[in-house]
Amino acid sequence: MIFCMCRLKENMPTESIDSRRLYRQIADQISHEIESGVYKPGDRLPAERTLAEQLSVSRPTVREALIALEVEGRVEIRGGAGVFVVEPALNSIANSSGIPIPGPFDVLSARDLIESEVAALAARNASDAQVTAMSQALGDMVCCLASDPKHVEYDRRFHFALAEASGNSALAMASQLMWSLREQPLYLQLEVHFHTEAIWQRLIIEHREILAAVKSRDAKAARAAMHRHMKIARKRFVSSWQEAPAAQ
Amino acid sequence: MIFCMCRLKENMPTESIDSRRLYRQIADQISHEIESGVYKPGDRLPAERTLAEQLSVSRPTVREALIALEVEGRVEIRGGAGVFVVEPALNSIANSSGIPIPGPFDVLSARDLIESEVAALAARNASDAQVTAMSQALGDMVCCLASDPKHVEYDRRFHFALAEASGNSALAMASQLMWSLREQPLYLQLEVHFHTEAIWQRLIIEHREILAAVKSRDAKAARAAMHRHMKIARKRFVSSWQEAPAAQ
DNA sequence: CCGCACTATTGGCAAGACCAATTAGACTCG
DNA sequence: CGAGTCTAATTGGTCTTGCCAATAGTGCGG
Repeated sequence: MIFCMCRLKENMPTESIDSRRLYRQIADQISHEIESGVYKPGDRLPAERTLAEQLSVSRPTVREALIALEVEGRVEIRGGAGVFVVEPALNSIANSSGIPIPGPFDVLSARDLIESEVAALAARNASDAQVTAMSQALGDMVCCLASDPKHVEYDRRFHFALAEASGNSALAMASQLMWSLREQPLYLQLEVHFHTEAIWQRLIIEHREILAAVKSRDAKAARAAMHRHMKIARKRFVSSWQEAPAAQ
Repeated sequence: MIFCMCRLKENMPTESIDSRRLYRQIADQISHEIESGVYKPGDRLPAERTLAEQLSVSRPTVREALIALEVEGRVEIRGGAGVFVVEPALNSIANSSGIPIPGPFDVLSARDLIESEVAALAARNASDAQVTAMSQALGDMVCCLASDPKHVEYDRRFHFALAEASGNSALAMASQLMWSLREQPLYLQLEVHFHTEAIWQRLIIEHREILAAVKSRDAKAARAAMHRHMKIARKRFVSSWQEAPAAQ
């Protein structure tokens, strides 16, 4: 048997258990140093060769990390000149116009308003194909365990199918915007508490009610079902909020 | 053999002026091939070494391109296994999600729903400063002639001030999203017909009614005023639509 | 038929080299 | 002395080679 496995690891006695690829670790580290103020907006980062030496990695790895940061819009690479931290103002594309990031309850209120109307419209306008799409999304949810990290994706897919079925793409966009806000840190923290099998099953039931109302073309029932869905979601958040208040 | 391969540039007399870095070109090319269906979701891309040969670039460059695509969420790199095209449903962030651009009537319906609620909330929650901001925006509208190209900006500012005053930043974002849809070509074409002094004065009156309702903390009246505002806007669109039907 | 070891494939990372673009400093000329 | 220019150091851009590590497919033996 070939027996030369851990050559490199010897250099990193304790921490080498990080399974992420090296370029990701480097990118995250640099990213963190930017946020910590080590490198300020407009600053030039050390040269690639220097960084490679400082971080004890090869230059290609540093380059990969910098390219990742460039794609993420955190740095700007100017050939021959250097790597520069981008201005934060230019960074936050979405957040322009100074609207603060909404908290979970604001999002839920907005979703209550928007998605209820979406559900009602879907009951009126959904094509057979769109109903099928919703059924399929729901089916995926049923087959999926709460522990499956994809469950949130299935949930999202159901609501997107509903939004599309509403026939109003402006509302569909708004609905999608609400879901994108779910990526926010605070939201994600609270959401951890949702990952129980019981709650997941309850969610499926709620979705089933919505789908049933749409299928039977009952706009009022669809709206009501979505209202219930949101109301229950709010309750879940409240209890999560109380259970895990110290969670940062 | 290993011979002097260099000078790729000389082989490309005319088009080598692509100033983008190589990794970007490669990434875009692969990305394009994914969209063209050459590689379907779930497919495994050719090995890095193979791609490098096919595209006549070095393996590090291919790696950089793939990492860029990975950061963009278009492919998934599984060490030792290969590079796989990510399921389109799972990457829906960058994708714009395939929702079609909403037409003016969809936008108006959505605004009717969202902004009416925003107005009601603003009537309940607006701070004095926020009411002042709205008054100021309205004042600018009054001073502004219909011919002034800025009038749309003033209009927008009023609605933004209202959205902020609602206290629900999620709804404010949704409201903002609706306004951003106004930049769409079809919308802009029809809007030309709004640029008459009479209509502009009417708009100011409608806004004044909304502001008055918010000032008097009358949520119901605010909602109703906004509903009227939207209803009239819809009417204007209908007549514009009929007057200028051939306008694409 | 199943499970285990082997091996080929593929990505991960390192080191070194050279090219090209940029930049800053020295140098020359007015 | 100042402004423009030219040069050389710096820095990113790309290529090559080489080896390690993880995965998955294959075939052997139970």
